[in-house]
Order: sequence, then C-alpha cells, then structure tokens
Amino acid sequence: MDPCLFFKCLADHTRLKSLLLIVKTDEACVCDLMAALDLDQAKMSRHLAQLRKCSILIDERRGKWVFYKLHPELPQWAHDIIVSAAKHNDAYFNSALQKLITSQSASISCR
Amino acid sequence: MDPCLFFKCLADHTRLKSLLLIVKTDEACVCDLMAALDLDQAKMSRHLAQLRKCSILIDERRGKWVFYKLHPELPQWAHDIIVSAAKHNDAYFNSALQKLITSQSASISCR
DNA sequence: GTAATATATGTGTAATTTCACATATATACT
DNA sequence: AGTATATATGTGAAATTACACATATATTAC
Repeated sequence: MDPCLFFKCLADHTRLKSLLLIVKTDEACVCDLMAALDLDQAKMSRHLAQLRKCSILIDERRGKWVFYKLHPELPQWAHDIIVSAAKHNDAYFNSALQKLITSQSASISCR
Repeated sequence: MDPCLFFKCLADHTRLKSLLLIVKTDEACVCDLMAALDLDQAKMSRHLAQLRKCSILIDERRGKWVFYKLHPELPQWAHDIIVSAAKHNDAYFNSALQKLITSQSASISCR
C-alpha cells in the first residue's frame, strides 16, 4: 500500500466520509450511503469503486444490494489511521452517521 | 483542522515525504529538503508553503535559512497520523531520509 | 421473457492541482 | 551601496481529478 495513494483516497469529502461511516457501522450498502451523504448514484458508485481498486474496501453482493466494508487485509497502520480519524472528527460526519443509522435500521431506502 | 484538507496535504509525494522527513528529524531547512528529495527550489518552497498555510508546519527564519517543523498546535490526532505513517513506511522515504541526515550533518548544502 | 430496482462504467467536460519559468524579497558579506 | 545566497510567489500551461449524463449489467419479481 503506497502511503501517498492511500492518503489520496482520503483526500475527498465523499470518500473520506464514506470510509468514516463504514468504519463506524462495519458495513453499508450503496443505497444507504447515497441516502446518508445525499449523493446521486453514479457519484457514490464511482468513489466506492476507487476505494475498492485501491484495496481499502471490499464489496460483497447480497441479492440486489452491494455492501462495502474495510478490506480485511488493509495494513494495520492504514486501518488505525481511518479509525483514529473517525474517533476524533465526530462533528465532520456525525449528521451523515445519524442519517445512515436511521436508513439502515428503518429500512428507508433499500431493505 | 478539517480532516479532508489535512489528508489533501498528505496526498502528494513531495508534501508527504517532506512531512515524514521533518517528523523524523524534528526540523529541516528548505535547502536540505531540496537536496534530500532532489527537487528544484520553487517546487520545494511551494509545497512547504501549502503545509504552512494549512497550519501543519511552521517556519522559522534563522539568518539566510528558513527551517520548518511541525506546528506546535497541530491536533493530536493529526500529529499521531503523521508519526504513524512515518513509523510504518520506512521503505517509502528511507533513501531520502539518509540523504537528509547526510546533508544536515555534513554541511553539504547550506550550513 | 419483461419490467423494475440496484449498482457500475463509458465518455466528454469542468474544476482543481501541479509544474516551470520568471521575478521578487530577505539576509549576509564585502 | 553592490553582490551572492536562500527562499517565496506571480502566472500561464500541463496534468490530474471530479462531475454529469447516458448507458450497461446484475438481480429480483411478475
């Protein structure tokens, strides 16, 4: 994992927030992330694809839905950085996190 | 400190390596960094200016030279991320670090 | 098979970032 | 004051990245 490439992946609001949301909730499907971040489908998918190509996330299809979670072989240092960023930047993504949790539990968007 | 802005600063080879070098050596002057990273003066100065504007580094002039070090009020989480990146990516910047140490101690470039 | 839903990607354009070269500023030395 | 050294920045061009819209694919339901 090239560290510069890794940081490039975190250097965008959509990707960074997606990562922080996913690390907080373990996994999330595309439609719930779209709802939480208020993004159109193509934009959401494009950024998730980039994180997947860089081996930061893995995807797993379950029926119609695709769920993303942290790559199990993400280097520890990279994992720790994402966790630490999530832990200390609550205000940055808390409102999106609330929307995500609501969406996930209340079956608003996809389930 | 906006986390996305912070990661943007790390998302470039010149800036990332400069930060890793500075965190390893406490401080460095522009000319030693130029030598270590084999960069022209304008490019080096431009990237350091960006890190300064984002309050990741501070500069201190001593005579003809300007030394850069980590900003003393850098948030702890941000500081830890830089330290951790330095600790676990030796191969990424070790050759530059050797050049920097040589340059700093052997007075090759500026002193 | 057809329709509907969820997700991915091709492609041209717009926005952003980086670079190169020139020039400016600050300090030291004589 | 004049010159040399170290660093910073203005500016236009080149490269990269993000976006929007259209279209493609996968799965499910009928």
